[in-house]
Amino acid sequence: MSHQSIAYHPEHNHSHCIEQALAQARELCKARKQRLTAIRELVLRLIWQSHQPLGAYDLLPALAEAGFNSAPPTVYRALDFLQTQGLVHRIASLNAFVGCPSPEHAHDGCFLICENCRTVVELDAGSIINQVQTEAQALGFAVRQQTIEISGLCPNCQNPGQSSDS
Amino acid sequence: MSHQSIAYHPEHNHSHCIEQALAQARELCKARKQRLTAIRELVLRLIWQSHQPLGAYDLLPALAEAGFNSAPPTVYRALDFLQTQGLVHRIASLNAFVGCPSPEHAHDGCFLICENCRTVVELDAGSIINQVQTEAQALGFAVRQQTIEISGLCPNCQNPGQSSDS
DNA sequence: AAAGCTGGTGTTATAGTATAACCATTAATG
DNA sequence: CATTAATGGTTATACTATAACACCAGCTTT
Repeated sequence: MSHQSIAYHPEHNHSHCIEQALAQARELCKARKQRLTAIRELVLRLIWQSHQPLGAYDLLPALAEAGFNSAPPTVYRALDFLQTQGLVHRIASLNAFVGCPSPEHAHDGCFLICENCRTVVELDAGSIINQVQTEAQALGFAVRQQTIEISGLCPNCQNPGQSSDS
Repeated sequence: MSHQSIAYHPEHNHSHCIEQALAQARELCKARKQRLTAIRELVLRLIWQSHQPLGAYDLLPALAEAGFNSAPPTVYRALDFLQTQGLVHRIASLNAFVGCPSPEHAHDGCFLICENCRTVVELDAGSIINQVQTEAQALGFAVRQQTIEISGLCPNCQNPGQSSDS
């Protein structure tokens, strides 16, 4: 992972970020013989507009503008598909959705959520997940899914007088 | 923590569990000069009826039976109070609430959620939280709150043909 | 080509979760 | 007792998510 790929980094190139995500999504769906339809690709593109998670209802106006119907089931279906393919994650504590930077292997994310600028970064959570596994196993609990969402302040928002993204 | 205090344990004595939770709540509120009113105590008692989290709307009928009004704001106010006092936790992935076994010190819980019997156990999560802190600090992120919710199967529900609590 | 199947989408309605806003009442304080 | 703060009642509404059924396009099977 390069420094630029981290959303906090001043040199983060988001247009590269989003185009790469879309290209990878197209590749993955092709390889898996899944259909990345126009609606699904649009929803994915909208979610990748930023590293701030979007709610399902935030997506509806843009779908309407693009000429699709804009009833909730449409966007939830697209989101279900994208989640199943690992292309987006749902953030339970926000009821919102964010693009996944590594959709090629199925995994639960571990997220850092900035309370000021709302930017979300997905951690490589190997050691945390191992720790959870260890503690769960000590109680005989079989882990199937992990929801790990950390709220706080990102490096950029810890300096007072800094511009906010809200 | 004794073995019996773990909800999975065959000798878990829940009537002891709930009475202790209520007694501790009364003590804590008294010490903090906070008012554990009838509604608040009833909501706490209802939540402690089991180790399965309850949704806010699950509580309304019981409030009505007890002669209180049963509109949503009533129960959400009680839940807000109980959360502020550390007496209950909200499980974001379930939109539900569970009693906290150690309300005397403020903390975020780390929960094991059984997908079969829906029993939730709160871990002593020191080492997990440390691990999270370490990873967050490496990115310059200042942690304020942690949401850690693990879904899977509890020991009792991993044996097929076993009775379910649903 | 006709019939039948599948997956994706359109559409309407409704379920489920949470809060805003305003008013009445009760409890704590001086 | 008067004042103030905290609590609760009430109505309405916002926000999040899904059920259920209809339609259609593309495909397979005959």
